[in-house]
Order: sequence, then C-alpha cells, then structure tokens
Amino acid sequence: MKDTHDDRSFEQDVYDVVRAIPEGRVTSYGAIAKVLGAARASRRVGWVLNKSFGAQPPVPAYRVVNRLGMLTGAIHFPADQPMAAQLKAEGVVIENDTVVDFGARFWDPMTEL
DNA sequence: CATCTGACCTAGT
DNA sequence: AACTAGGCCAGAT
Repeated sequence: MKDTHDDRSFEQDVYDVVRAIPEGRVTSYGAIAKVLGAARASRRVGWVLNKSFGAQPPVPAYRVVNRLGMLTGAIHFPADQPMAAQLKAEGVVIENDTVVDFGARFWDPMTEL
C-alpha cells in the first residue's frame, strides 16, 4: 500500500487556501506555505499551483504572487488567460509585472482565514 | 542512475 | 544592511 497522504493533503490544502482568496486580493507563496505549517516549502507551493490549472473547481492561481508582489508565475500561464489581465479585471493595478500597492492588496491566509 | 532546476523563502554571516 | 547558503520535493535531462 502506497501512502500518498502527505502529497495529497498538501495539494488539496494549497487549492483550498488559494480558492479562499477574495477578489481583488493577492497573497504570496510563503504565506500559503506558512499557513500550511511548511514555511520553507514555498517552492513546493509553486509546483502544486503549476498543476492546478486542470483542477476542479478552478483555482485562481493568478492571485498568488511572490513576496515582492511580482508576477513571477505569469510566464507559466496560458496565453488565453494572462495573469496580469485577470488581476486587472478584478481591480488590481499591475505595473511592470508588479502589483501596485501590494501592501494593501495583500491577503494573509493565516491572519484572515 | 546522478545531477540540476524550479511560480520561493528564511536564516545565518 | 548586503550576500551566501540551506531547505523543500518532484520533474526533467
């Protein structure tokens, strides 16, 4: 018996947190990793999100940016649904691949969830 | 099969 | 305060 408990849980957990992000708000990989209890596993979060495109229900991965508010993951988004465009559609101002007023737009899953 | 890379972050020097 | 190194874990070469 293969116990795939950890990977499975982590994956589902990331999806759950990302789906909990309100419209017009953004969060960071580190914040997600931290709320999951793996503050240094932020890389894994990115890997999971990369797989999240085919997930059901859809995961708003475009609301996740790095700690500096930069859209580092934009390059991995499909051309039909650019990261910046979706954020702008929710009222988030993007300039030079960076979220403007990131401090106010930041949504901390650990504090607010 | 060994090595490196990658949607990053924290901690130590 | 700036820089280096380490961590996390799976996929790709």
